[in-house]
Amino acid sequence: MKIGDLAQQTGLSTKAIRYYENIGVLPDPERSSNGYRSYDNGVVDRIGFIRDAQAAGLSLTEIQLILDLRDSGESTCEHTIELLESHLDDVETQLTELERTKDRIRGMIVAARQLDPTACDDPNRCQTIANQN
Amino acid sequence: MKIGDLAQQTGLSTKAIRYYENIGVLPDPERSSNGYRSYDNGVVDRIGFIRDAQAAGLSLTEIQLILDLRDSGESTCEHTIELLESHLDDVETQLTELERTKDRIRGMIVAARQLDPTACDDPNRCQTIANQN
DNA sequence: TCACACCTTCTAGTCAACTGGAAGGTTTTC
DNA sequence: GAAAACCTTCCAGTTGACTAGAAGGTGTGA
Repeated sequence: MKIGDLAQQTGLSTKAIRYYENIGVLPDPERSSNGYRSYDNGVVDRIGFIRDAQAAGLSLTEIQLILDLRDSGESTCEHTIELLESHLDDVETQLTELERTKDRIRGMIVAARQLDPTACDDPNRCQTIANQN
Repeated sequence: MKIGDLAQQTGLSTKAIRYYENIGVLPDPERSSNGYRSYDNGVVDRIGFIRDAQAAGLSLTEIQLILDLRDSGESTCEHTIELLESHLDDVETQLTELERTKDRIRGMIVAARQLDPTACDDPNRCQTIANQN
């Protein structure tokens, strides 16, 4: 299986595949006699894993951590769970942050609506955002 | 007021101030005879505006849009409100996305916990993440 | 045999919002 | 009068996950 076939099967670009190899989330593949990369089917699953983990918001660096452990044959479950839980915390923090941001924007919109529209020509009046905090 | 004073008053770095000037969210300031930037108090408010808008998740590019309108003396309220509402939509989309991500991670953790820990030595078994979608 | 699609490596660019550092001029303080 | 603490410009680097392009080699169908 050449890189183009793998790209087609996985939906990645060939560029992306080489990039993944470069940063180490994909292992160095076999080479045919002409130097072309030659993949077996296992790598399709691995890329599936990577994509799923990415969809869950894990960075390639984090994914690499899990994969490295797995590759070295260690028991990865606890590590994986730890990593996932720590990531869950991050996501929850982000959610809280984002909720706060939403409230802030809502407040700004309300404030902007309450302003006298005719006063908006005065640049010092239309402080829609500046009046918030 | 020199750039260092302004930096201290606003909590920005002098680098950041020059950067803001560079990209246009801060106007080119007066210069003293020695070439040093010389600011008046108005710019403190402007930076406050910028920081508040940033805290609401607006990008410097979006902020510049608002400020440009304001600087040109146009009525900016509607534009500002439009921008804010569109940004609110973005934030809500992000929130939904993030909630989905959270669920995904939760699912992974549950799946990982249900695996037989002794089976984790088999790299093909500990598919914690790959089994999700 | 030739056109065209594929493959190779390597370098550089993208986005955002800055930060760091070099190389030099100025001002203030001891 | 010298050191330290400012200021100036300009260029390069950061992070993450790629993408774009150059310059060249290879494989395949007509």
